[in-house]
Amino acid sequence: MPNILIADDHDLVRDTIAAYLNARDEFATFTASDLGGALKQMTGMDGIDLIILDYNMPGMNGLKGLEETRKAYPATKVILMSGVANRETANGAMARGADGFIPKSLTAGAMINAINLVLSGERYFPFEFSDPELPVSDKPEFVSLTSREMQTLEQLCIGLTNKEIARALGIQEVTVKLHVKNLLAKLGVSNRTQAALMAKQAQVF
Amino acid sequence: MPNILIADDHDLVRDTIAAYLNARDEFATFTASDLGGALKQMTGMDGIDLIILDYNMPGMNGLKGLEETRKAYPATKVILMSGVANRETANGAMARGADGFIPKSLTAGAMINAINLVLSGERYFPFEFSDPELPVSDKPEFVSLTSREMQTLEQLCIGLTNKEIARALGIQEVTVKLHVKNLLAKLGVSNRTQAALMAKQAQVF
DNA sequence: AGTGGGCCTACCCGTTGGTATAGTGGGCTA
DNA sequence: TAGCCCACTATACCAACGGGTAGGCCCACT
Repeated sequence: MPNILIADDHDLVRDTIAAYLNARDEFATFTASDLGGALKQMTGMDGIDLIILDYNMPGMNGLKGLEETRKAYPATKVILMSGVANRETANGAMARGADGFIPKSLTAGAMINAINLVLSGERYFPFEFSDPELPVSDKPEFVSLTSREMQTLEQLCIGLTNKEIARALGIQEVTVKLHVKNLLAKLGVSNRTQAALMAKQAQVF
Repeated sequence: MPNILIADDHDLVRDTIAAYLNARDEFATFTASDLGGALKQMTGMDGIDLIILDYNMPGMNGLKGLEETRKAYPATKVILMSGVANRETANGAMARGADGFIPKSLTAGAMINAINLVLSGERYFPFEFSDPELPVSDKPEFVSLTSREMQTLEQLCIGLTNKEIARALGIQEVTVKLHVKNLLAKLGVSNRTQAALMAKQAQVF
């Protein structure tokens, strides 16, 4: 039976989560109200399989607390939990080695599954936090591009000059300039850098 | 008890997964060996909660089969499964409305958790398929940049011209040119577009 | 006191980028 | 067949960019 340590300074949140997990008879739970207390509790016993850290909690100061925890107990799975979850912190947490991220908007059932997933060795990351939606490639701005303009844009996205694009496409530089001018207008931007950035952003290439 | 339909043309894979799920007494499973068979089976009964589609299977041709399935049964959760899983197909599947993606490299336990997660309304996407690692921001090329060069690069990444950057930073355009020239050299690129692309790629901003 | 690095400015140079105008030819459709 | 859109080419102009050289200022380090 996996041991789970829940660290959150909000008594209500912490205790209800603990109670909910306990009720399932699958987990043994322990609690702490700040990072210091959580780490101290872990020294006493070495059987903690998973620790759930609240992002806003004394001792955490940002993601530093997460890093500390990971360094001190590399074998223990760590899930970061946050109510004010924005994409940056979620990504940052995963980048710093968290095994999972659970926003407080998650349903209780989904949380259980996320926990099980992490305990089984996978990492859990809510899909809606994965970078924007991808299928924006066919936004109106892009569908209006002709095939040649698309090819030009593609080369633009590698940072090529007009001359290089001309060579790559086997046409004259003046023609490339034409295509570039037209695609800039269609995309509503004022220079090639913005066009490249926009195309990358929209995941066109 | 959720009804799960497993569609895979490999008999061994399909049947073992079905057996594994059945053994847990949490799910009722049904099977099909191609997309046509799966869709036909769903017309007969309307209680399928989740369908697991193999990516390489007669009738699927790419992600078209996924789209068909979603259109025909919008209420049914769909998980795409693939052994030859590359990032593109995984992303493409999610972009086309799949509720989950499971590579065959997943352990059986993790698969169960993924299925439960999807059934509880969340979407499951293996973290290792999320775009690269983010914390590459402190690559050697970038740490060597001075603070002013960093600020210049930041403006560059919005697609501003030298003149606009000068206004934004409150310095002369000539000075901006200097910073740009230096940061291009340090980043090892030959124009501003490449610099912006590289910075975006490395998630510096 | 001297040295070096970061920052700012200046002037000059050649190249590249962006815009305008104009003309050719191919393909598609009314 | 006339009209339209697209691709391509051409000439020309001005703005923006990339690179070089050189000088002054400030601050930290030796």
